[in-house]
This record gives sequence, structure tokens and C-alpha cells, in this order.
Amino acid sequence: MDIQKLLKNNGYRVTTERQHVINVINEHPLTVQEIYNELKKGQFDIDLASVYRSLNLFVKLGIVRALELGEGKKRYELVEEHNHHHHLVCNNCGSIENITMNENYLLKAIDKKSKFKIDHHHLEFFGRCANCQ
Amino acid sequence: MDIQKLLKNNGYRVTTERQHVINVINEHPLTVQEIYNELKKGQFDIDLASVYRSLNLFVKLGIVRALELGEGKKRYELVEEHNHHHHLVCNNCGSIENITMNENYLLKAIDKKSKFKIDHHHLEFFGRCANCQ
DNA sequence: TGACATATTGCAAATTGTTTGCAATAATTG
DNA sequence: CAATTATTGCAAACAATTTGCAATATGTCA
Repeated sequence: MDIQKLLKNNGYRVTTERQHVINVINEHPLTVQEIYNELKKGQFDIDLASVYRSLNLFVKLGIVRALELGEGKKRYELVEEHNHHHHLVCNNCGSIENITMNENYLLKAIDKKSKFKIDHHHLEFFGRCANCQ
Repeated sequence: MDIQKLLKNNGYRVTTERQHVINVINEHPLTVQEIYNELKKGQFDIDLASVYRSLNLFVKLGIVRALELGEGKKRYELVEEHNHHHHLVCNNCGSIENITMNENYLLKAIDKKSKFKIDHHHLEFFGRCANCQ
């Protein structure tokens, strides 16, 4: 995924801020603070507001996905078509594990029983991770 | 579901505030403001903070479920074992439709492949409702 | 039933997550 | 390289939610 092309093609500028932000995002959902801290740790000085703005843009462009796992704040992870996954969220330690599964039949079921046209879906499981049992 | 017994059995007091709050909650997820407005409309004078406190208690007691549908605020709905359902959220008009489906095999799949012990799960579909197409 | 102990409420202020206005700065375009 | 304008940093504004505290209401026990 070429962030530079993506930005240009959509009429946005390729800024160092945006490039740094996208670089710290991965398949593991991070809070804005975590992303911000990571950037600071990497010696890149950026304003929190710019992190928010970059993230909102990336979500709009479809390369980043926003999640809410009941913490009252959002988490962001990279969208990778070849790596569609869901989350196992530990109620005890808060750890988040990715999990892949074939939920296509659910999509088909809705398609059959309703006129609702699904764009995307979120599936989260809450409970106790292996460590916390 | 007897709210009075539930509260008493758990060492909480049965207050008029709590009873009013639980009465406006139903199977359709409402925001705190919506709940608050509903109470006001019903001539019941209550402080917003008390609505929050009641809701948090109900969630802890397991009779109310908190949802986050990407709006940056929580929604609350009644937990009814016999009416387990998920949501179709329209990206256009924001409407929320309940839908039931059998996702048991997903739970079993995780049980087989992972040590994670699932307590509950959230499943939301985002897209276009029948009206908005 | 009445009084006591204390859980709960209302109110206001504090917190936390996120957005926004604006002047300064940096990215594109020719 | 200069001109145009999108983007940034900063501070202030917002919005959702929580919290401290004094006043009030609930449950308990005599």
C-alpha cells in the first residue's frame, strides 16, 4: 500500500506527519495516545491534534479502521484486505488478540432475510484470555 | 426480571431514580441523553449524573448492556437472554435495527482453536438500510 | 412507627477524549 | 524558485463521562 500515491490521488498532501503516523499503525489496534507516544519515542515531534487529523483522514481514505471496545475511546488499526480479522478482548487485563474466522454465512443470511446492504462489520468477543484464567 | 429484588439481593437500595431509569430502557439501544430526555418527558426530574450512575450499576449487575457504534458515545439496551441479537447500523441515517442469527458455531470455533473463554460478544453490521438505498 | 446509619442523589466542578479556529509553516505547481 | 494554499501547532472549545461533597432518601432495628 503506497501512502504517498493514495494521498496524492485523492488530492491530499504528503506530509511527514502523515507518513510517520501511518508507519506506527499496524494490525494491532492502538489508542491515539499510544500512537502519539510511539511517535514521541521515535523522536518525532508531532502535535496530538495532528495525530487525530491524520487518523480521521486515513479512516476516510479507508486504509485505517476505527474500533471501539467499550473503553470510551477509539482504537485504530490498519485495514488489510488479506488480513480481515476480529478481536478477543480480555475483560481482565485488557489484552486484545486478533482472530480470523469465516463469518461469510452470517453476511449471506442477512442478505437473504433483509434489504440491508452491508458495507463492513465488527465482531468482538469479550472474556478471559489464556493468561487471565 | 424484578429490579427491586435484584438491587436488594446485591446490597443496593431501591431508589425511584433507578426504577425510572430501568423503565425507559428497552431492546433498542439508547444514548444517555435519549434516556435522560425520555425521563424528563415523563415528568420525572433526575440529574444526568444519576442516569450515568444508574446505567453503570445496571451494566455491572448484568441487566443492561453498553454498546459503542462508532458515535463516540455509548448506547444502552436491556439484556434479555431470550432475545439475544445484533445490530444493523445504517451509515447514512444512523438507524439501528436489531437482528437475530445463530452465531454459535463461531463461539465453538474459538473454543476449539484458542484458550480464550468467551463471556459475551458484540456483532455489528454497518451499511445502508432499506430506506437509504 | 420513628430514629439512626449510610447509600444515593443533585449540583458543580473536574476529567478525558476529540475537534476546531487561526496564524505560522510546509508541500505542491508552474 | 516563487506563489498558492493545504496542513500544522497551539490553545481554546466541545462533548461525554466521572467525581467530591453536602443534602436527602432508603433500609434497619429497636
